[in-house]
Amino acid sequence: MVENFNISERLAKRLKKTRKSKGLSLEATSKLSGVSRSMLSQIERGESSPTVATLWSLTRALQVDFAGLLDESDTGSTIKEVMRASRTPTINSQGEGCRIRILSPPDQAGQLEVYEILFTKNGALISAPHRQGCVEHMTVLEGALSVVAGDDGAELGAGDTIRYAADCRHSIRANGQPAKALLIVHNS
Amino acid sequence: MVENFNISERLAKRLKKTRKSKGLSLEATSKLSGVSRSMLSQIERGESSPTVATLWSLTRALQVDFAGLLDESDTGSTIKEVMRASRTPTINSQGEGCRIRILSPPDQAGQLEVYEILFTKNGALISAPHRQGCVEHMTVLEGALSVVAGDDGAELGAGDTIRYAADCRHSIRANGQPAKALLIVHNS
DNA sequence: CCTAATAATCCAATATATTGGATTGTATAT
DNA sequence: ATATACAATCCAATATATTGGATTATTAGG
Repeated sequence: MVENFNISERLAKRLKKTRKSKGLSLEATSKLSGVSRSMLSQIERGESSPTVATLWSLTRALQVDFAGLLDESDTGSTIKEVMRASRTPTINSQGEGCRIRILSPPDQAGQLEVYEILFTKNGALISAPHRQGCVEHMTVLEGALSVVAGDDGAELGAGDTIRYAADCRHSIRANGQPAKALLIVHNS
Repeated sequence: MVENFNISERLAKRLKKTRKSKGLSLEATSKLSGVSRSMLSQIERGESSPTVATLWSLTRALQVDFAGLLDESDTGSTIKEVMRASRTPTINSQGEGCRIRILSPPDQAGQLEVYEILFTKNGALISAPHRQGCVEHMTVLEGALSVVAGDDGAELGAGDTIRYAADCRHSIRANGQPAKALLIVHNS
């Protein structure tokens, strides 16, 4: 078990690694971000726990985002998980007239979930709001679908992709013909 | 440091909203997180830019992650983007014997990218390391594939899903028969 | 109206994050 | 070895994040 250093330790290593990988000096990074070299040095040595403001500046300068910088992605084996087809769970009609195949490993629930959804002629999938900041990506594989999220709506055909906030009521509906879609839920 | 205003403001609203949505008082949140009520109050009013350490405690207590708290998902229209099938770009053979259809909107590049990959009989997709923390999800739609990431490797059949770190050299290879796969890249 | 009780903000004391300049370290070239 | 140039760390001064306790709302009973 690679143990949980405190958050500052992890951040330190991540920052140093990404800065070096871009071939930047502390000075250069300082000019890019507006954070002093001294501060950068301290942060990279785990002697200071930066403010969100300064961290924000750094993420902008180094072109990384908070998730990547702070998530606890272990350094263990690079392959995190394999889920076999035989164990792929299937949910029948959570709305009406649709079947859902869960393609993502269970330990990713809430982070990044991948579903294949099969709609019957007039099937629909109606969902309550998810967590604040939750976003759904959907690509239509076959047929045609209409999406409603909050007050917005859109009509999609085969091959179309839509991205919408899912922290409000949203629904996906097949119009007149069976349809198949791929749904990716981020931060549910 | 012009952007501090924004980030603190956003954070403030997000925090208050999620705390309220859980029906917690400042006192309760304080006990859960170990951060003083005063601090919480200041943060929620945008008068203080918390330290990563304290922010970390808060995310643990409120069960949200940094991405959700700080990402700039504006409250504008809920539907962020629609990409039509006719505009779906296709890349031919980045490795050898594979075609890639980009299913995600371009403004999401680097955040969440979705690809459909078509392999010929012995086609392969070989990729250089992506950003630190980058993770790829892949589901095999048809055929069989072998994946190598860093020092690990795995064999996958139709319907199987794998998740692996992509901040090191990685490759996907069809063995003996044409294959189709869905690839999701997180934080490239 | 008065209390009691809980929630949020204000305030002074303290800890720590952040800065600019000085110092040390590490190369490369003369 | 000396000099030059740049990169990283150390150090004192300052700004600001964080805390505990006092103060003000706000609500609910009597």
